[in-house]
Amino acid sequence: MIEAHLAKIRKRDVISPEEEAAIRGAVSEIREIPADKVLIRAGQDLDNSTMLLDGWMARAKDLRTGERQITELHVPGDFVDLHSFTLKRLEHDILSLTPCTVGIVPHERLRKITEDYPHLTRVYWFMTNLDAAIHRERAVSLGRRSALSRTAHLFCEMLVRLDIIGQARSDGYEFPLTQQELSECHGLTAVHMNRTLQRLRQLGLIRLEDRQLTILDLPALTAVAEFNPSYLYLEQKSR
Amino acid sequence: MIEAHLAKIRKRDVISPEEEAAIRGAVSEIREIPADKVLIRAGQDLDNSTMLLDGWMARAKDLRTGERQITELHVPGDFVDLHSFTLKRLEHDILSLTPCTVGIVPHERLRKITEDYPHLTRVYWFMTNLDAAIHRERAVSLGRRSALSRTAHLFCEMLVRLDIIGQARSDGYEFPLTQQELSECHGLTAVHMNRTLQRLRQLGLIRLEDRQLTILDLPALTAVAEFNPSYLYLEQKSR
DNA sequence: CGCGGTGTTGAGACCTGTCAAGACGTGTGG
DNA sequence: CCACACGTCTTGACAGGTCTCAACACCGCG
Repeated sequence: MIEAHLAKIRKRDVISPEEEAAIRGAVSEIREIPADKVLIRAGQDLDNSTMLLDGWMARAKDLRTGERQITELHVPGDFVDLHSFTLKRLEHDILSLTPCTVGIVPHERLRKITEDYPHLTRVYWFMTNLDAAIHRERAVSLGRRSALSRTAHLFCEMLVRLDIIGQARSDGYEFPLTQQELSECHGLTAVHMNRTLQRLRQLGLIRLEDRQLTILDLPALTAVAEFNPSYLYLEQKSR
Repeated sequence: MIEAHLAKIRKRDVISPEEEAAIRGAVSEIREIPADKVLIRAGQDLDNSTMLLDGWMARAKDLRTGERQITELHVPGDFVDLHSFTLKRLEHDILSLTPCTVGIVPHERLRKITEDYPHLTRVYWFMTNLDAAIHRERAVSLGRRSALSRTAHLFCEMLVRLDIIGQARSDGYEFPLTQQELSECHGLTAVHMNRTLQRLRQLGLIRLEDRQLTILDLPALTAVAEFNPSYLYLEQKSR
C-alpha cells in the first residue's frame, strides 16, 4: 500500500519514474504493529524512519501529570517520523492507534536521496513542512476554537486527508479513535469530549458509532469548524 | 548580524567554510522593516525567504472573528519563512513586532544549495523541523498547560533561544511583546493575560516592566512551566 | 491638550474540569 | 456456561478557570 504515499505526493507535485523507483527502493522492510503500541519513544537515537502503509498512528507528548497531548494523527501514506532523519531523535512518542503496517526506511537511504535526487529531497522537505502547517492549524484550534469547533475541524481535515488516499466515502470515513484519544488531540477531558460529540450529533452534523463517522451536513460542519483547507497545500506544484 | 544565524546553526551542527560562504552568498539584499507591519500575507506567491537579522517577528493566523493566533515568535538568526521555499506560499501572515532588519534570500539560491550542498540542505531541513518541534511544544502548552504554566514556558523557551545568539542576560532579556500580543500567543484574552502576569510577579518568579523581562527565580519558573529544553535540539550533531 | 495604545481592576457569566457513578459490550478464567 | 474484570461511553452535580463587558489610569505623541 505504498500507493497511498505516492498519491499523497502526487497531489502536491509530479515525480518522475526514477524518483518513484527511489522511493520504492528506500523501504528496506515491512513490519506489522499491534494496536496501542509505542513504536518510538522520545529521546531514542534513531537511524530509520517509518512510512505508515496501513492503520492509524499518532504523535504524542506526555506531561508529568500523566496527561497526554496528541500533536498529530497519521493515516496511510504518511511518513510518520520523516523528521527524525534530520533530528536524529524525536522529542515525542510515536504510537499505533490501530493495528498497523509500516515500511522501514533507513536514514542512510534518505541520505542517499539527498545526495542524488535534489528534487525528491525538496518534495520530502515539503512533506515535513506540510506537517508543520498542520501543527499550526492545530495551534489555532487549541488556542482559539471552542471544543465544538475544534472537533468539527479535525473531522473536516481528516475527510480531506483520507480522500486523497481513497479511504473516505462521500459521506464519511472510518474513525478509529476512542473518545479518550480524541480528547487528547483536543486538549479536553474525556467527559467534555463526550458532551461535545453529543452536541455535534444533536445539531445533526455527524453520526459516530462503531468507529464509523458519518458526516450528515458537511457545509454546516465546515462552517462550525471555520475549516479552510488551504493549509493542506492541495495544489500540484514543482517543489 | 548574520552571526546570530550562524550561531544558531553551529549550536546544532558543524558547517564548513564553503557552506558558510554559501549561506552568506544566499542573501541578496538587506532590508529595514518598521514595527507592526505585515511583511508577508497568507496566500501570496513567494519567491524568496526572509532571514531575520535584528528585531522580533511573528507568524500569525487570523480567524473570521478578528481574533488572531500567533503560532511562532522569531528572534534574530531565525529564518522566518524558510518553509516558503518548498511551500511556495504560506497559510499564515509574517509580521514584525519591533523594527526589524532582514536579509532577503531568493528561492533560486536556496534551490542552488539543494543542488550543490546536500549537507547544508539537510541543515536547513533540520531547521524547519526544529520549527515544527517548537510548534508541537506549543500545542502541549495550548492543550494541556494552564495560563500560568504556558506563560512561564514561553519565557523559559525564549531565554534559551536568546542565549544561543547572545541576546540574553543571565537574569533575563528584552521582551518587546505587548500583553495583547502575548495573549495571542497563548490563546488567552488580554485581560486574563494581564492577570496571569501579575500572578507570576506575585509568586516572585519574574519582573516585567518597560519591555524588560527579569527572571527572579529560574528554577521555580522552570518547574511551573514543566520546561524541558530537549525539544530545542541543543546538541551538535551531523545532520 | 486630546487621543490612542497599553496596562489594570471588578463583577458576573460561561465554558470546561473534577469527581463520582452507572450502563453496556467484550473477553477471560473458573 | 457463568461470573467477573475491564475498557468505553454516558450522565449528574458542582467547582474552577477563563471570558466578557465595562471602566479607569497612565503615557507618549501629534
